[in-house]
Amino acid sequence: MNKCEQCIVRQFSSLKALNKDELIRMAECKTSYTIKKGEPIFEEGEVTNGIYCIKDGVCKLSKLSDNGKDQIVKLVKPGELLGQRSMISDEPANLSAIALEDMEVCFIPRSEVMQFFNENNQFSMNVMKTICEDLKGADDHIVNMAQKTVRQRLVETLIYLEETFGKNEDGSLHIQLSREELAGMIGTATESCIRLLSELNKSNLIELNGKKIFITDKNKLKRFS
Amino acid sequence: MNKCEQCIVRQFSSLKALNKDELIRMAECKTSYTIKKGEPIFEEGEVTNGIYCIKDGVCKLSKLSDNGKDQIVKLVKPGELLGQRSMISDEPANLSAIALEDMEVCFIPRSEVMQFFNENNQFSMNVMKTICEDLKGADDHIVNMAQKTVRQRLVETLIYLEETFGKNEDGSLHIQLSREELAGMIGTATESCIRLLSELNKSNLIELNGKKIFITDKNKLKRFS
DNA sequence: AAATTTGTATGACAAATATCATATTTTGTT
DNA sequence: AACAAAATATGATATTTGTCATACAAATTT
Repeated sequence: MNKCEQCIVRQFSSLKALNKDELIRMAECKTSYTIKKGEPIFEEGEVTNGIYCIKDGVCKLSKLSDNGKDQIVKLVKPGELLGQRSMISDEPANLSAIALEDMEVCFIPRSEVMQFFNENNQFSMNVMKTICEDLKGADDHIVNMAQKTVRQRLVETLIYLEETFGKNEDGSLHIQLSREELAGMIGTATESCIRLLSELNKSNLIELNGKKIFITDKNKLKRFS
Repeated sequence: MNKCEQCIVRQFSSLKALNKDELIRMAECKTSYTIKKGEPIFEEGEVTNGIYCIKDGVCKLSKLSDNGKDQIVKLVKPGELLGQRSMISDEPANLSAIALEDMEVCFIPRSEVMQFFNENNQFSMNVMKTICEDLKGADDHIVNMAQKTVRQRLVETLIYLEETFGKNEDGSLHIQLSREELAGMIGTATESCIRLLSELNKSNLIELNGKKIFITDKNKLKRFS
């Protein structure tokens, strides 16, 4: 069993507030999982009964809409926690969490987290601030979805992907989404997404090579939207 | 100075967890305001330094988008608190709060609320659960904005308005929004909103009489979307 | 009461986006 | 390597939505 004390990603989450004793307790009750690309960590409506700490890999939080399409609400990266809202609301998950890459995650049971939550004020404050950030982000997201064109949303999403998840050595976006997933982030039809990518490609703002996307001219791209 | 103890709307908010002593302390430091229809309680970017308890009247939470249009993110009714997220994040307001009717609100300074927050566990838990509800609502809102048509959003908004804020004696929606505001809720151009309302009117699903909107056949309206 | 401003309504048109069809490419499987 | 399945790409077209112009109505001011 790995020690939570020595886990680097913990430092980036609310868990950084836990003391040595608490970390040892956590290490004893946690379960580590490996999740393959495409597999769910949990799904919409599922009772999670605990939180997940993302050690490695990125996942999407999405929700199935009435029209049968999956809308991606947020991407989550290593160091973040999943399931905090459900834990506090004591409700099933509102969103599905699906791995976009092979992942390593640790599950910490609700009972244990709630104990930290009640006895460690800094920890609960951290959790709360994270949820508040999420709420602010979601409100801004609503405004963008409601007021921006598909092209603007696509351009901004591409820039977000580069700035948040970085580039490979060859300069391509590190996070590889299928066209369908990218469409699911910006809230449009897959064909529209493909078409706009082609257009940006032809305008020499991005370059497409198979699944790889290169942002050729970020400044021009920003201005374009 | 009115006593918070005797205030009914307090019972509907997180403040219901406060004990008698705390309520007396709150009554001493609160400030009561009257806000006229159309006036702001606070605006985007403003440092609020406390929370507002809505005693009477409804307000909109909105954000100005880059395209110059105001997107309404949420409506807030009596019994709810405003500014909780800003208080916890210790950040300026992310949204503007503008009165849709004449309002009565009480302002409670940040210092006081944070004291309740730290010493009264039930209160802080209530605040957190409210923020979690808001986050869930916002996530769902994102999916609707991204995946539903303007017509669907309009229909669902009309039904939401009736079910949340009720009807007048004559059967019209109690909350009166201008066409521009309604367009700002569903995220569309004012003209498009007006046109779709006319269409619903011609299809005998709703009835328009000046600013008044009557939902004639709610079930058919639901199915229509 | 007349005049001005503001909000609502509608037509005409343009632009954006979705849908359906089909081709091409990539990926995975046998 | 050959095949099947899935993903990507593109054309044609329909539909939705936005924009601009203008008319009309209601509220407000003078």
